Amino acid sequence: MTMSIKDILTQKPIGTTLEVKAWVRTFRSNRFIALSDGSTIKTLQAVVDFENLDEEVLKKVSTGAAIRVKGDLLSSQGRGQDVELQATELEVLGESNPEEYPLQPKKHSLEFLRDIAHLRMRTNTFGAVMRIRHSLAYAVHHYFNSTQFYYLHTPIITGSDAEGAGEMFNVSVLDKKTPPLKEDGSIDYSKDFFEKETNLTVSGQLEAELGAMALSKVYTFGPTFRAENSNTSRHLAEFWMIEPEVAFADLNDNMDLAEDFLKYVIRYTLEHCADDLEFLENRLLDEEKSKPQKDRSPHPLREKLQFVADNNFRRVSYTEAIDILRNSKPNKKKKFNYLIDEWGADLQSEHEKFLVQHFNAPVILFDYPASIKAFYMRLNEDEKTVRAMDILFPGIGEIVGGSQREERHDVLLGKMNDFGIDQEELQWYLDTRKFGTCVHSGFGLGFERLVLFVTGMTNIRDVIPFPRTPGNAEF
RNA sequence: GCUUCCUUAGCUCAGUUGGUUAGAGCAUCUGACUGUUAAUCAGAGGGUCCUUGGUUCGAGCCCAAGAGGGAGCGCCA
Repeated sequence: MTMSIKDILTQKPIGTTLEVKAWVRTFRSNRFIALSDGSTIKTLQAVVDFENLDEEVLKKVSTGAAIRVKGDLLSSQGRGQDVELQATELEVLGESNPEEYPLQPKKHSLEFLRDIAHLRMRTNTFGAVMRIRHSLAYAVHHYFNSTQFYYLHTPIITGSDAEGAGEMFNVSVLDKKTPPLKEDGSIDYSKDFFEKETNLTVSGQLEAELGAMALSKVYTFGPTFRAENSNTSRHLAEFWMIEPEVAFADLNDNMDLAEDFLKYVIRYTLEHCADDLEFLENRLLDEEKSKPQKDRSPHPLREKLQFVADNNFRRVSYTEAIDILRNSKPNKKKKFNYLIDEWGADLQSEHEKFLVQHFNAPVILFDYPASIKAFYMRLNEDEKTVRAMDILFPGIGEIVGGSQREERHDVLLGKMNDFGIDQEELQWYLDTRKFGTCVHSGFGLGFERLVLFVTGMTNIRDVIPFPRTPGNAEF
C-alpha cells in the first residue's frame, strides 16, 4: 500500500507493510533516511540495514534523490519520532548528484533561495509557505461559498483602460518592429488581434460590479497585473487578488464582511496548518534572535494570528485619524518625514504604521477625502469625503482597499468628467446605474499580503512560487 | 523612479594602513564509526575576490562606470 507521509504520521498504522515514494532530506549514519514527500512538513524516518544492502545503491541515496522504500512500520526506538519505516526494499528512482545539488542540509538565505526558486519549494520554509498559501486559497473559496457568494471569473485580458488602478501591461500580437500606424503616427490597434488596444487586468472590480448587479453577491479571485515600477517587499507585478462585490450593501456592511472574512481565513489556517505555523513561528523567533529587541515581533506568530482572529478591528474615520496623527508625538516632535498639518493630506506608510501601533490592533480607516480616492467611490452628504475604507494590518500596512460604490448615475457621470474618464469607454459600466441601480460595495484584498501576514514572512517575493517584479520574470 | 547598503570557495561570512602563497564554519569527497535526530572523528579537494577601466612598484582593499541583490520611500493590494 502506498501512503502519503502525512497519512502515515497521523494514522500510524503500526505493523503494516507500506511503500513510500519520496525525496531524501538527510541520510544519517548510513542507516537513517529522513524522507519528505511534501504532504506535511514532517519527515518519515526510514531505517535501512546497510549491512544487507548493495553499497552502490546506498551511495545514490543522497540529499534530494527520489526513492521508493518498502518496509514495515514500527514504533521508533529513537526519540525524535513515534514511528519509523524498517526498510526491506529500497530503490533509487531519481539520483541527485550531491556535488551539484544546490540545496544542502543546512540553512540557506532567502535571497539565495529566490535565485533557485525552481528548487526552493523543497525546503521546509517554502514547503510550509506553499501549503499555507493553498489552505488560505481553499478557505477563501469555502468562506464565500458558505455565505452564498458566487465565484465570478472576470477577464484577464481587458479592453478597458479606465480602471485607474495603475500602469498596465499591453497585450498585442502586432509586429514590434513595423507595427501598422495610423495617419497621426500612433499604432493602429484596429489591426491587432482584438481590433482594439488591450491590456492585462489591474482589477476585476468593474466587471465584478456587473456580476453583483445580477447575482447579488459575487467574488473574483484571480491574477492581477500592474506595470508599476514598485521596488518594495510588498509589491508584485503579478499577484492574486480577491474582490468581493455585494449588492444592497453599504460601507458598514462592507467593513463587517471584510473583518469577518479575514478572521475566518486566519482561524482556518490556525486550525488546519498547525505544524507549518509552528515551524514558521520558530523560524521567525530564531531569525529575530540576532535582532535588537525593538525590531523583534512583539508576539509569536500564532499568538499574533489568534489575537487578530479574536479581537475587533478598530474603525476610525479619516478625520479622526488626522486628529490623532496631528496631535501625536512624532508629529509634534517632527519625527514624521511627512508632517500632518491639515485635513486632506494623503496618509503615508509611516502614518499607517503609527495608527496600527497606536490602537494595537488592525485598523479600518474610512470616509477619505474624495480628492485622494478613485472616481467610482460614493460621495458622502458632506460632498468632501467618499465612502472608502482601507484595512491596515501590523507589519503589512494596507491589506484591503474598498468602498461603497457611487450608484447615482448623474453623480457618477459628474465624477467621471472631473477625472477625465471617457464615458463611451465605460458605457457598459454606466448601464448598471441606468438599469436597476442600487447601493453596493466591495473591496480588494491582495492575496500575497494575506499570505505574508499569516506566514510571518517579510518579503512578498517569498510567498508566491514564482515572483514577477521589475527586472525579474525568471522561471 | 528616488535614497542607502551589499557583492570574496557550493552556502554563510572574516580578511588589519594597499605588501609574499586569500582564510573560517557548514556543505562536498575519501576513510573510520554506527540507533542517528544540525550525528561524531580524521584527512582532502574546492577561488574570474561581480564585470570593465583607472591610480600605484604593487589592488580583495583606493577611484570611476556598469551589472546583480537587500532595505527604506513613493505608487498600491
